[in-house]
Amino acid sequence: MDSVHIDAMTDILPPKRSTYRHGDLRHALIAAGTELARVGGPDAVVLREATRRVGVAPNAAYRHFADRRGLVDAVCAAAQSLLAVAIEQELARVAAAGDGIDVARARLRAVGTGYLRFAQKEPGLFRTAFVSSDLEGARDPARAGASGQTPFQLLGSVLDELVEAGALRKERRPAAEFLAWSSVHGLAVLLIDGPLRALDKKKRHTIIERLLDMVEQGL
Amino acid sequence: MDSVHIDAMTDILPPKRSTYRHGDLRHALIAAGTELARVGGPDAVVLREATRRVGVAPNAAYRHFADRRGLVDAVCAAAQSLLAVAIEQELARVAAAGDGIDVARARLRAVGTGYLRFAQKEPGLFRTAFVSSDLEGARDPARAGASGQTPFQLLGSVLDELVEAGALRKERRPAAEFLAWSSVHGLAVLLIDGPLRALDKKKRHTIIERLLDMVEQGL
DNA sequence: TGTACATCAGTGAACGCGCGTTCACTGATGTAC
DNA sequence: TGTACATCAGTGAACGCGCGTTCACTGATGTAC
Repeated sequence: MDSVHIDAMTDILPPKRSTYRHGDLRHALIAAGTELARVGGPDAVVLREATRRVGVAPNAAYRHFADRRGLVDAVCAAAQSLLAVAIEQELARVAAAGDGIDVARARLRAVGTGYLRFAQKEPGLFRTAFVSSDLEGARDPARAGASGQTPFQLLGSVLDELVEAGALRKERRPAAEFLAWSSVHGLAVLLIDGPLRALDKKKRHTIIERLLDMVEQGL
Repeated sequence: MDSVHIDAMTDILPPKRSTYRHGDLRHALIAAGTELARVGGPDAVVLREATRRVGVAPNAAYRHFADRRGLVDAVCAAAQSLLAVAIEQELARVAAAGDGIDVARARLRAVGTGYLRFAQKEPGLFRTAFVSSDLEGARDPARAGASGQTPFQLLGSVLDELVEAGALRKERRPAAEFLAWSSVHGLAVLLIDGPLRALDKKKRHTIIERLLDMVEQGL
């Protein structure tokens, strides 16, 4: 085998460790698992494949996770964190100035937009984010974005702002997150796996806007 | 082994065939697969297990389905058909008399109620109904209920009635099914797998009604 | 009505597969003296 | 600063598992004459 092939192989073979200990195997496995989830969803998070990619024996994973489920849960948390970041990015685009009501409404839309943007851009991760079902996730920092809030907490905060701004009547606040979340989540599923998959970008945008209108109206 | 045990075994062992040919293996396999899906969702539709339950060699299935995926698709169609029946049952409870607008609105709610009732009562089948993603399913009779309409067609029909009755402006009709469907589907998912799983019957009912209100308002 | 024959639904045995997981181990690292 | 030692992260080999699928077959059934 000549040096060209050896060089080419360095792209394929896992990186050689200089030390016996890996150093941060837990996070490396989560990163590898996240990459698997990105491409193939939760079922693609295969323990042996993750260890292979990290360049470690399969059973080494058991030093850091109780079993495969433990790894998948950690990847799920990571996916939720990425979802939170996507929402935060969309929120950051909303100008803070202007009428309080307008700002609050724009921020609610931003949450929905970020959620749907993430679902379409990273369907594998999006599906993985829901395998451990408590999206609320007890404010687990592993499930939070840069702001320290989980996706569910971000939605709740924005709804609170809506009440403060006077755009949502107080008695309508309870459980409002579930109504908004249901609509946006359902649309995400239809866009990813369902009959809306085939729609082009423009049509998708139209239907997303109409759904967000409906939620704003209906809440 | 005494006769008591032999009798008990007749419940466990697959029914003995008197004839060499099964007679209707295809439907028997779909029925067995549907039962598996009911208990464990789409992943539980295991080809070998279905043949075991029917009392047939594993490879016999290949006379009727190209591969496992073919069986799962057929079970998916059956699940959609059952969903359609659940919606039809709910529609049948709506009194046809009274104001046209009220009836049309009640029928839209009935579609949502039937959909959510089925999702909660048969979560495994509900999830299986969405593995082949085109719920519209080209009016495939295998996916239809007693009325000959698929779940998606039933929703469309009711929205048409809403327009006729004057409860929905014509220009809002296009794509309205996707908005309504998104909301109800999303709520179904949250109720089955998500954080709303823990809610008791009364609270579920409240939130379902509020969501249907929101859709009615927002459309 | 009886016989020969083609069809094709179901059989029996076997396969390779990659998975998750367990076992007894090794040897680099950090700590106590 | 040097040495002995405990710790425990990662190794290497092996396991049982049930799955989907393929092969060459058998024999009941319906049809043509």
